[in-house]
Amino acid sequence: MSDKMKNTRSEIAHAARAEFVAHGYEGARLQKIADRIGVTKAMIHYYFNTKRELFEHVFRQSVEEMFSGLAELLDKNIPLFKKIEQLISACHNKAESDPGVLGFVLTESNRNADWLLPVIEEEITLEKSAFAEQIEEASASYTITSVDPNQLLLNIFSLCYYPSLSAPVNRAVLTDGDDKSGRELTAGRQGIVLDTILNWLTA
Amino acid sequence: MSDKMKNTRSEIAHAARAEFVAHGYEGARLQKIADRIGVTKAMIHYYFNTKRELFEHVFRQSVEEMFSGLAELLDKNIPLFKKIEQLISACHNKAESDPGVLGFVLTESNRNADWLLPVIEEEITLEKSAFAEQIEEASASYTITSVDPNQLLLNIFSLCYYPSLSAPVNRAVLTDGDDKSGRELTAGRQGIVLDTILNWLTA
DNA sequence: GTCTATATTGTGATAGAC
DNA sequence: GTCTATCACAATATAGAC
Repeated sequence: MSDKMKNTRSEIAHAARAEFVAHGYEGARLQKIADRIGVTKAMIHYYFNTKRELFEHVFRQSVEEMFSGLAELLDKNIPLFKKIEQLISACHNKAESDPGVLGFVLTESNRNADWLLPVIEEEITLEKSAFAEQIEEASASYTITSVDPNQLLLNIFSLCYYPSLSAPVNRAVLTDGDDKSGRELTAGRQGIVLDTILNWLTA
Repeated sequence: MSDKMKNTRSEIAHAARAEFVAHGYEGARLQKIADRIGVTKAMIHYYFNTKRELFEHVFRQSVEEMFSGLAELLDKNIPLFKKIEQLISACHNKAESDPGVLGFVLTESNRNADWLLPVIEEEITLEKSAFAEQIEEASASYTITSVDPNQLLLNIFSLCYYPSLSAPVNRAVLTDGDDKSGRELTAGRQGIVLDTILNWLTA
């Protein structure tokens, strides 16, 4: 693959990601993707044959990015509480650094489950045995209460990701559109999530 | 408005809701909405002029439904912990009884904030002063730790709603597509959420 | 590799008969 | 109120020149 080709190809992928995240699979327009980088629609078909193939490429990228680092973190050889803290920090970073991608992956997974869930399973393998073992040990020594590792992860994901998914609605519903209290809501958030999780575990 | 008219109109609205929830505003097709109830596209334009107007009608309905009862619950004259328990129960009911609507409202709010956030503000008013007062009192008497009412609500919404939003992804990522452990994940969920919230408050 | 031109199908919306 | 027929335009995709 030549440099020129690799460049245009990845430029298209990059522009496509923005368009798909903003409008979803059905709402995205190939013309707009082409416009974003100043090429013609024909180029998209040259590099990615169909809209469907282009989308799958973008979706794979997004899923990979959304979970990248988490598998390694779960396997890391550090104390349980430190691991949980880093997990929460990592999730917040993902939600903040690329807002929209999370909602994109979830929405498209719901709307095209038959097509995309197999893609997710291909792309993601969360090895949880080390994490589960740590929980088991901490529970056996009465350092924490006994919990299902999956429920713990689900609690962490929920507390970290939902506020980002619902940010605009929160501003309207919780803070009555007031920007100041809206920022306050996200400012102290990470510490609150950590508190919530740790207090639950050490009840 | 005649009975016949009211019937067809609400039939269209009902079919439109299913189509919009499944495909979003841009992905929804008026032809498919008409097909669902055996009328022609022309009928849709007769009752709801444009696709945009039809969508706004459906979106209003969905927002109303998503938050209906919550405002009253927050104002109810019952003990704080009982209120929290009922809040959690109500949110789980909403997520389970109409899966998809929650994600629909959030996704569309993100993608068309300028248009839809004002609609949400028109439709929803969460009077939180009674709830905030209860928290203040419980905190003053050292029954719970001091928390921001908005953060408490956000924690509850997160823990109740995110698992529903991410259900398909969870099956793929957390339970490796295993249906049995997938059901286990949702089975004990409501109790875990209550535990998480109460242990956080009484740390 | 990149473009222009075009084929084909689908989309929201309107006009007008009944 | 409900339908058929149709318009104007937009969408994905392809063919072929350079």
